[in-house]
Amino acid sequence: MRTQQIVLAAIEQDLKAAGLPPLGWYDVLLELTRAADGRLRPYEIEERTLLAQHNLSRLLDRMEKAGFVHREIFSEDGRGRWVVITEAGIAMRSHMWTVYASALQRHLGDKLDDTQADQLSELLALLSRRS
Amino acid sequence: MRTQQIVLAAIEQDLKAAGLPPLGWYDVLLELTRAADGRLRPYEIEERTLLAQHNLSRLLDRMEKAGFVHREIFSEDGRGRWVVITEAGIAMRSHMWTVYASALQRHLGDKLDDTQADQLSELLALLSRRS
DNA sequence: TCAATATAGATGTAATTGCATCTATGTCCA
DNA sequence: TGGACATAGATGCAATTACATCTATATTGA
Repeated sequence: MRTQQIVLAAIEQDLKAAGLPPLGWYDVLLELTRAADGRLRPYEIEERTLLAQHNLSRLLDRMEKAGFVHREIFSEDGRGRWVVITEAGIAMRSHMWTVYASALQRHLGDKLDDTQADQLSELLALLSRRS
Repeated sequence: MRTQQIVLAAIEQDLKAAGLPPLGWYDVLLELTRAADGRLRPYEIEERTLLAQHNLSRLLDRMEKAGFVHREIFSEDGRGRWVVITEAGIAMRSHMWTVYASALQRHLGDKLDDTQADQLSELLALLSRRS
């Protein structure tokens, strides 16, 4: 818990210092760029990012207001929405990645070699497996 | 980040299900019980828990209102305060520990053997070392 | 000594998160 | 069919957190 707090805070700090939005925005933008047509249903983003439904709904409000995504109706289910990444959103993800990648290098990559990183990854996978 | 989120959420959930306060309260109570005379200066708690100063100040407000700590003046430095744990605070920490310990067992202990736990601990120590 | 600066802690205000609930659809089965 | 229940997403409101700043006291150096 402590290590995560330290590392995450350091990474967020680097993003903030570069005048960029927090990591949650990156996570959403990344999932959208990965998706076919750059669009996902809110619940799909929710599953992939572990964001709570109401938090995602409001994060999407902010991101929409900032022009990085927009919502469209989903005609196959009247309850659904599409969340579509915009050109500005694509550009922002790419810009964030330059900063994020160097933060990852500094705060993770420089501290573990490849073997250690693999070990850590495997141990954490054991922990996240649902019991 | 993902694993931490999953495990922490599971532990917090167990505490909440038992009608207990969140982990941050435990951290503060634990530091106070460890300290001589059950008292620390706010900045000492801050260092030990990584809580931001303004967040700790307000957390202490809540804990004081709940009767688990109280603040006293620190006569050697007019700017300072003592934070002192109460009997109710001691009892609450102990009560939380019973739930917390079993949550740790369920969400961590059952998933790693001792060797793996040591490995994880060492890897995380590498990450939290300041570069 | 005193002005400049630093430190401890509190607090006003805004942003975010959590919780409960709401609306609108959709699905299922008697 | 239609009533019961489920699901997708939004939202009102309360609690928490973040940010900036404030007050009070200490320290330091000219």
